[in-house]
Amino acid sequence: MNVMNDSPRRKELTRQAAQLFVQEGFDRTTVRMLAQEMGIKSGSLFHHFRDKQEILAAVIEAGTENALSLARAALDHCDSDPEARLHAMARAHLETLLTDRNAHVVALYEWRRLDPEARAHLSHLRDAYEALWETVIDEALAAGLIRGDRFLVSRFVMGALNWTVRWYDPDGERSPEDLARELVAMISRTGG
Amino acid sequence: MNVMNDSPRRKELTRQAAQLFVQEGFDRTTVRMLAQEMGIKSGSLFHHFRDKQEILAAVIEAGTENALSLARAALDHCDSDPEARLHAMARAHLETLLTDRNAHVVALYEWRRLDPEARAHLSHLRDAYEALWETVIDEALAAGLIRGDRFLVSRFVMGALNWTVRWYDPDGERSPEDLARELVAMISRTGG
DNA sequence: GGGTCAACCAAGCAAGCGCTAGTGTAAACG
DNA sequence: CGTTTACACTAGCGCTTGCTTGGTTGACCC
Repeated sequence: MNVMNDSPRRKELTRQAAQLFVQEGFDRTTVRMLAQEMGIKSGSLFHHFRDKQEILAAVIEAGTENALSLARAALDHCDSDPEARLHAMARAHLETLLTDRNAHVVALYEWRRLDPEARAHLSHLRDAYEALWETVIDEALAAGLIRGDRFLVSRFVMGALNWTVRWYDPDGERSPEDLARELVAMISRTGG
Repeated sequence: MNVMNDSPRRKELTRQAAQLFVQEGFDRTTVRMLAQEMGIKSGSLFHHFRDKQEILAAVIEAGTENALSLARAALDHCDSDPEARLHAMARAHLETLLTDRNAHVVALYEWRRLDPEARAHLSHLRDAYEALWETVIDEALAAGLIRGDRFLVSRFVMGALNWTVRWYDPDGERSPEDLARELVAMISRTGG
């Protein structure tokens, strides 16, 4: 058993694990499948991770951190117009989900598989991400761009975005930009 | 092995299986857990179902049929106003999802676990349900209640609704009616 | 050039998995 | 009455699972 550092090797293994977790789901992914994908034997896997749970936690941590930093960057690079900010958040979310998707998808869809301690340790990351959304929603509400209950609106928007994983075809005609524009148009009261 | 009829016994077992599939997920639910929940031994289970896959298929079939018939009933009992119809569909969907939730939740979240033949056999049910949604969305678009691409709008709306399973607390203050009203208000251009 | 250490491997254990085979039993049927 | 049918049981097979153990390799270090 090894120290649970963030060696580059471990980061790479985590990335590969994310891919399999998306394809097969956490439960169906065996340590032997993971090891084969990584080009090592199943026993060697436990040199890098204490157990299978820890692989999941590593994937989810990476995915949420990535989503969080991309969202922050997107907000930094757009002006203070509420509609532009809403659009930037939606686009960043979709691009995370649809291009560099793996880890973030796992974070969304395998969260339940985390054991309680890992969940407690990671929930602050998730909360930070959702807080970012609520800020942007609040601004849009204050500006009259949209209206409604801030809690419900943000949940509905996140739901619409997260569900895209189920039907969106990245090789199709529509870009993340298209989806983001359409979503913002759908819920905002401007234009016409 | 038995004929795969729709005996009342089998219907009841299917209902109990749905409960466990929601709680634990399909993969984590073992035939021994299912049997215990049903009050029989694991071997006896295979008198009613050919294999574990068939239990999943039965649950998903029941869930989708239920959702479909509830949606149809909701549409029958409201007038032809596009907003009323949209609201009725959203409410029916939420009530299916949040009260009689189990089977429908499984249909949504364990669809991937179906083997190809079961999926092919059940997809027409799912298509019928989604077609119902697209009809209502089309009417709302034609009436100018909402605007945008019919495909994207219906996917976004379904996403917002289906995601409620992740955060909604049925014992809380908000009713399915509340959520439906808020969702329709969020995407429609009337009022103000 | 002996010691250290991360990275890997071969082999396998204990537990749990889906599923089967063969049997018992009580009600329903001709 | 004897036969069939529906439903349940016991026992366990063959396999896969997550994980452990003990040992090997090769790069780096003073």
